[in-house]
Amino acid sequence: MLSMEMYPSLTMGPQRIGDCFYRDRQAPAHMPLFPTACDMAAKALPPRVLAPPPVPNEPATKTPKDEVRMELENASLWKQFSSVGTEMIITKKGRRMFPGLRLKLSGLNPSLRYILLLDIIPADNSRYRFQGGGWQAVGGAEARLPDRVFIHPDSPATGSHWQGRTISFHYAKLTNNTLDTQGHIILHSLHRYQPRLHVIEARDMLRWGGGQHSFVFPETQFITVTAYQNNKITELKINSNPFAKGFREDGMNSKKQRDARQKRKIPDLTETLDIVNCDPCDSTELLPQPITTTTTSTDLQALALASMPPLPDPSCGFRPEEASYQDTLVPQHALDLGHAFIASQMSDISISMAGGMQERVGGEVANSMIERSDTTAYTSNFTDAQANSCFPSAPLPPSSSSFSSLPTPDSSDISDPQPSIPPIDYPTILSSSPTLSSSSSSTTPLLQQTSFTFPTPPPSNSSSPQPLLSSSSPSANTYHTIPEAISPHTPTDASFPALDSTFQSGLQDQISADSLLTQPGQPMQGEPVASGNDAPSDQSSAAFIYPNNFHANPNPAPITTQPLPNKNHPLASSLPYSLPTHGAPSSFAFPSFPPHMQNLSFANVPPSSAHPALHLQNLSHQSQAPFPPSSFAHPSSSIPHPPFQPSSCLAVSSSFQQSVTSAPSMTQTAHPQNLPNPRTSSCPSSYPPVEMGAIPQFNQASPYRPEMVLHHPSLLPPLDPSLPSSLPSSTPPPALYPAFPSYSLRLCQDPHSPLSIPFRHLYRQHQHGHAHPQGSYLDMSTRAVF
DNA sequence: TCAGCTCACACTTTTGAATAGC
DNA sequence: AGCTATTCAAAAGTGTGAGCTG
Repeated sequence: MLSMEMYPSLTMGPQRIGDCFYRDRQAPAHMPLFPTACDMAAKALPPRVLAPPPVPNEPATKTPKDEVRMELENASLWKQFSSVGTEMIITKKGRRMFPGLRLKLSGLNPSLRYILLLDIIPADNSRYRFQGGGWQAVGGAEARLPDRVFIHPDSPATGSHWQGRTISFHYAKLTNNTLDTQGHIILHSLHRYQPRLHVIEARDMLRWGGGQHSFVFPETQFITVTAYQNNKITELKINSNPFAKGFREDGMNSKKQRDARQKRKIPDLTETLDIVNCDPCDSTELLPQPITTTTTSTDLQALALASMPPLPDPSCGFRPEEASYQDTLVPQHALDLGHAFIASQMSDISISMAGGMQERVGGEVANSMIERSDTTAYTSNFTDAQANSCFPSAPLPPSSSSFSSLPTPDSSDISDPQPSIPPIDYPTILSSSPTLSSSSSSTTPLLQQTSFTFPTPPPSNSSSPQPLLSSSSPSANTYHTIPEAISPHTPTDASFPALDSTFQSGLQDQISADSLLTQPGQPMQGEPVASGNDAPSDQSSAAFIYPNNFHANPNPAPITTQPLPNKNHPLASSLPYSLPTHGAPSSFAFPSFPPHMQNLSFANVPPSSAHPALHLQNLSHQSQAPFPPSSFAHPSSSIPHPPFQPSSCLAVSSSFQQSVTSAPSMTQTAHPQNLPNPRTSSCPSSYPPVEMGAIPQFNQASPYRPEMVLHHPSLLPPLDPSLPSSLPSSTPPPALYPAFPSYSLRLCQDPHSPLSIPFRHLYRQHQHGHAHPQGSYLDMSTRAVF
């Protein structure tokens, strides 16, 4: 909750956003309300505190972010699952991931604030089926669903905060409900996905910028299911997840117990007196069962887990009390508040936040305890894990898949319900591209770059609607201003004419940040950003979308930051996700918003015109914008999938850059159909503008939920290696991922957020009816927003 | 017929309010 | 009166298995 207070724009509840918009639109004269509060807070601070945030260093200068490192703390657990073929249950109501993502960050500037995001993108364009004891690609993937990003509840927090504890994303939930209004990450069942983590510098309360680092851990790749297919996975889950304790051999809900209950039930119906022997609660039943983990360990070993650490004692798959977690935790120390906040213009806020964060530490740790601690540096060898990976190369037809470690179903496999599955390389993501080979050879994670660039300079105060490209003006420093157009969410500066410049800039920056995430389309483009871009970023992989990252980075230096590309990139073509310019959506309502919010209606604001406070025009564009088609439109199957190279962490870089560079063109190419890019145009996946009303979920009242999710259509580039960009050639493959109506931006406040009360003074309507036991959130799910 | 999905169930952990003790 | 520790109940997270759907 605190986090919301800190970064209203990021985590604020709907009412807050609404207030902001409302004020802008309804009472322009009073617009300063929000900004004023911020300004006042800032002014109240000592001059030193008001010192401008550190300016990004020159490209040549090494900055802290260049050394940003992310480690998957429970890597060994992930590898265990990966070796068998990780499956993640998805349900309509949302299901947490297990194992969860527990991370350690280092190399951050302790005094700067960062936002951590999690998104999950398709690993390929295939749909899978569990056959013959392994996963086989059985066809094209379904239309891509709206991308949603889970914002870590602690966000924004200082580098010292993130580095001082284990970062857990266990609150993130996965759902297969395409109409989900809870803000969960929507995925298709029986598809393979790759989680990605992004560290975005948040320069101050309202500004995101300064750099972004993206990380991918190949071992966290998984296939979504509605019911577990592989018994080995079930065993692992039961033995590792405390909540499944009851299903362990010695648990009260074990098969043995269930059978006993079953038997008991039957007799009860006929012989009510005979209950002695069947009582599940019989003392004998409750006696500690012999350790059954032996079986698990054996099985795992049979599954080529030899390289893996032995499984935890099966009897207690995971024992928090015994977990070495604490050992791995970085000693928690007080945050360097003074230092941390000097850079912040909202120092007071920062302080409050810091306090909240500290308070939260314990909770975070506790949550983290759920999973066994087996920290692995991103640099650690992941070779084994990869080698053992059970995921076949998705894109490849089962029969022809030379990369799939899964043997073609043979008699043995069939006969054996739980055959030992040969290790399978992670196909796609990293290896599909020929270029990837180089990177694959590297033992280091593919991590990399940070191409996210947020505008350092505050957006112009111009009240007039700015062209999407307007913001794209070359920045003097390495940071590029993200064109509003880039992100559907990106508002134009004009929206807040009356707003304080600082506030505006902050807001815009924030939006820009959001935009960064929304550049998924570029990956689809598959074309190097370089195309037409002057950006240095085009260097090799940088220019390519996500998939390319893997390919492009032959020698991905762990966590190296690449210079930001020049933002002046007139790449209309590179903007598959470019927002439609038409204002069809202008009449939207915000179903998800509280009534008063809906009244705010961005509706009447022409998409292209100056918008209400947040430059919703872009949002509206995005809403109409086709889902990033390109990434899915390219069948990966046509591309050979080299064995996945082990790496604990892959750096994702260029995708964002590309989007950034392409931003300038957005204005012109806002509408998908208008995109010059042949690929895009040819792709049937372009999404026609959709009225919010057309989407049921948008009309539903949005519940308040714990997760803090930033959700919108093409946030990030897909991992699909088959993307054209990565491909040497190719005709646009059939749109495996048909256009999917984009969803709106959704920000949810995590109930667990440590941030809260301190900033309430910033919002006058704080109490206003939107409060929810689980926390407030911002739901911009209405298409109108985009 | 069957693969895949939904739901209710029993069990467990987590969380927060209520209470007791100091 | 205020604080801390303990207890308890509700909520939420698990996998299972029956039933439903296309």
